[in-house]
Amino acid sequence: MRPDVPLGAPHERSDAARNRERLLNAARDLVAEFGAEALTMDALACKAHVGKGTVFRRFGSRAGLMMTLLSDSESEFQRGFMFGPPPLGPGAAPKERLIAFGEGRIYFVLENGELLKAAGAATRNRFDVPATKLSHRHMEVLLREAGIADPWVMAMSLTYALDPERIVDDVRVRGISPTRLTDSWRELVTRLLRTT
Amino acid sequence: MRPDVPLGAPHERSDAARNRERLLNAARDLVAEFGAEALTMDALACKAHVGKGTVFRRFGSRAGLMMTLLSDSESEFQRGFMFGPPPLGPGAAPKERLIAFGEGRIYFVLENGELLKAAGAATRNRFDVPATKLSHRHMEVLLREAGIADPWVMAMSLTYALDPERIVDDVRVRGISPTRLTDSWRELVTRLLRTT
DNA sequence: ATACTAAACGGACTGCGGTCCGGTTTCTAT
DNA sequence: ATAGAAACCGGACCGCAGTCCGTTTAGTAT
Repeated sequence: MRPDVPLGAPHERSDAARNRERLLNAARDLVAEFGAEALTMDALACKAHVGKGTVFRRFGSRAGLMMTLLSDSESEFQRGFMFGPPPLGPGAAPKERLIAFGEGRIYFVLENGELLKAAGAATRNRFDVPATKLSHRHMEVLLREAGIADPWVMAMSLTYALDPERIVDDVRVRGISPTRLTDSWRELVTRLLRTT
Repeated sequence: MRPDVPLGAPHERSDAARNRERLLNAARDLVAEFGAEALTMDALACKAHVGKGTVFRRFGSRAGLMMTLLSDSESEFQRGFMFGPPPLGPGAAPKERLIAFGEGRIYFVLENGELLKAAGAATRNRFDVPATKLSHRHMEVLLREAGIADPWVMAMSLTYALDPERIVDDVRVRGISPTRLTDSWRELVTRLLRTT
């Protein structure tokens, strides 16, 4: 019984479950219709026929809501670089994996850009978005394998170089093609990790 | 007379000048006392004995105010890399200049961090902060000289790698020493620009 | 001096994210 | 069935950035 409840979690009440369902459906509808940018917490509460307090108890903040909405596609992307086939997944050289990671990330961001921007914008440290932490750790490991002196800090530089806001604005505001972005990423990683 | 009025600018009215002075003084006081983070536009208007509309007509937005507050030290930094002595200024090799630029930027950000974060946070595209545009252009030129294939995009990657929020949080939240940041920046640029 | 006009003024107003707390509902133990 | 408690609910409320518009004021032309 009670699948995937963390263990002794005190059982989610039925009204809570019902409201969570309502909220997620309403949120997906609103995002589909007006875009993530335009989603307000009041409108969501109203559309889901639920009090505003309920929305915030459920998701904590606007950023939390966006992260919840993202979690499916995000976990899929994560599975890709953690368990999937090379060059993205394990089995290829660090350089190749890092290139593939950046390319995948760029396309992922361009598909879920609004959500990601909204998730990052509304939070203090975007670094405590759990998915960001995981990506950072992944890059850190690859950089260490490749002989970078301070892989943690370097991974942070690359994390910010792949910032959703940056990618989305490059493409949508400044008119850079996705191909140029991935090419430049490849150049960056290639030069960074080539052996003397 | 009337120095640095762009040319045929329609003469700033005396009450406008008086209020601008009041606002800047009040803003500096508030930032000094409570930090840039905590400065609200209402509090500023109140302390300067000025209506709220006046604040927004003067500075356009909270970000605009922060940029005004920054402009002095920012122009100084800009002079440094545009006209100052090498390796920051002209005369050194691109790689050296880029290293010096990043180091200078990191220390500049750590001194003016709150203001910079506040300026960037409140604006849509942080890229349309004029100072950011200039820095980007500077890096673009250096990268082109160094033979990078797509200097514009690469400069954008590096711009985000030097993001104020990133630098400030690395040091103040995640406990990374400034030295580690500058060392890692040096490693990044060195590897990026070393010739085959 | 006087009248005119364009600019500047200021504060009430809106919309948003987020908090708070008194009332209600669901589950559990008896 | 019943009582009690914990969890949940909802909407009034707050602080803040930014807008709007009727009023005031500084400069200018006569």
